[in-house]
Amino acid sequence: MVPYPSNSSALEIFIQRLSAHSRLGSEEQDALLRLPVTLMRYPAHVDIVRQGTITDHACLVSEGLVGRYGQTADGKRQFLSLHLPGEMVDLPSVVAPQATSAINALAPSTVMKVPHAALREASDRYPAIAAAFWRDCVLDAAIVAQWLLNVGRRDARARTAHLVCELAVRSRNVSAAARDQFSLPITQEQMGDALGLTPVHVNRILKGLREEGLMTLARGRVVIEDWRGLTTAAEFDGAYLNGLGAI
Amino acid sequence: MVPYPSNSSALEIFIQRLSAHSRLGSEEQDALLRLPVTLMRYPAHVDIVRQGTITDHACLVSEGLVGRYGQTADGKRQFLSLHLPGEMVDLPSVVAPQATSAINALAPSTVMKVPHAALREASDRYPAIAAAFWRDCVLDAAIVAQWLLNVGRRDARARTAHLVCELAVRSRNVSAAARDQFSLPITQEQMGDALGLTPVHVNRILKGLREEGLMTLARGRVVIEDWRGLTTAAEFDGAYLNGLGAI
DNA sequence: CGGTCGGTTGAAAGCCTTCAAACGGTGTGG
DNA sequence: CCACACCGTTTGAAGGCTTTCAACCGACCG
Repeated sequence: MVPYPSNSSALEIFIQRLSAHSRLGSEEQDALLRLPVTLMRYPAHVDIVRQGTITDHACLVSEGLVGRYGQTADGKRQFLSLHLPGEMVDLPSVVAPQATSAINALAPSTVMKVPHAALREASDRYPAIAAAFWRDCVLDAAIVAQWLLNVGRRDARARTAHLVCELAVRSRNVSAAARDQFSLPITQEQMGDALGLTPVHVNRILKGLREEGLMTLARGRVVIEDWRGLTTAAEFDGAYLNGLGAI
Repeated sequence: MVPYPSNSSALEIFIQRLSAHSRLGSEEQDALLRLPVTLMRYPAHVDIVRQGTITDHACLVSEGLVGRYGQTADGKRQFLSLHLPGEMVDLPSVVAPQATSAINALAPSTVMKVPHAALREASDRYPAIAAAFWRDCVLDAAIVAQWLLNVGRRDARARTAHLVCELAVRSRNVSAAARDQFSLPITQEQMGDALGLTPVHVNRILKGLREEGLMTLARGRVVIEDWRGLTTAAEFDGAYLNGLGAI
């Protein structure tokens, strides 16, 4: 068995993530822990939310890998974000229920559905929670902005390395796992959809990174052999993942 | 003189933009109108905020054109957003004062600086304002996400057309100007930095669009000759600009 | 009037895509 | 238990979109 976090801990990880940028008292934390949730299971490649749908709940990843994506008219797909267990996929939906992008399970995943009503209640009652939610949306947006820089201005090798570095750091934020090895149940095609590349080219790039002794991605697991080298190849600076300058 | 909105109206446009997705009572609107602001002028190509800086104010564009951007290690630049007069460039900074991206004046611009303290005060006092700010950040993020799809999955022609369509719609939201003609004081190099293209290629694409009779960009002004054709070339669907499904 | 900036155009090179085919692992049905 | 199908990975070859390099032009400004 892969050491997924247990179901109940997804909320705890979420709270811990919020605490990384916002001060939450024990009262607020309790309120969040008492959030009513419904567990749902999804097979790989299945949409959890379709674009344009109006939802009444947000999705917290508990196991697996979940992403938001947009699509062009001719069906080409672009992932806009990826979410590891413990991360909220669509907190923005609390304040904008009409989905501007679709949500998809990249691997078999279990998702905790949290009603918007409960989230609004919590944020109405506790201003600190409202601020933390707002801030979390801002952090999310900062990551998307980095992806835009990545896709717009880095070549395929740096781009791929950058994504792996980001997910390595986020994975460590989320679980106590070592940064040089973490679960990433993603196919090369999905990776291409996250990087704006074809699956064929992703394959060649990964081969290159492997042969350079930088990293390996196999059977849903990333092994980083040379963190220093990988961050250099990626021009990676993780400041955007933490440094919001907030309390 | 180009018919820029007068200085005092930038705040009004901002309020009107907020009202498009959030219900604000007259009391809230008054509070926003009373926000203390400082007017600043910037020449073209000058940075208003540098990356990593911690700021104590947000920037509301009054005249000109302002954008956020990120940079790779070797100096390649990627605009992450563009902001027309009446739009707030960095509302997220209220809640995350450390700038994860730089802010630049693409053309000679005047900017209203609004202290974070005043914005926080207003949003603390009026929950409707807090919700509107949050929602505005979410809308902003939805636009960045569309750019990511655009840069990641559309070819240069569609990509360029898409940007112009988006700005045309946003320009109309912001002023009463007709959609088929609006001010866009941007160079082809800056456009390349927004689209993940070289200035040379932007030039060729614009030439193509001009020869197809779709649009013209000259001397800081876009003239759309065939809106239908342009949206088709761009696969443009403006739903993401408005449809948040919020009140 | 020279200098700078932005726009325009041509030619060659390069990164990535497209098209095709083969391989390995896994699950299912005979 | 094996055959087969399916999915994801891997590799080769050709083509194309975009970049790079270079040069020239026009407008604006000091």
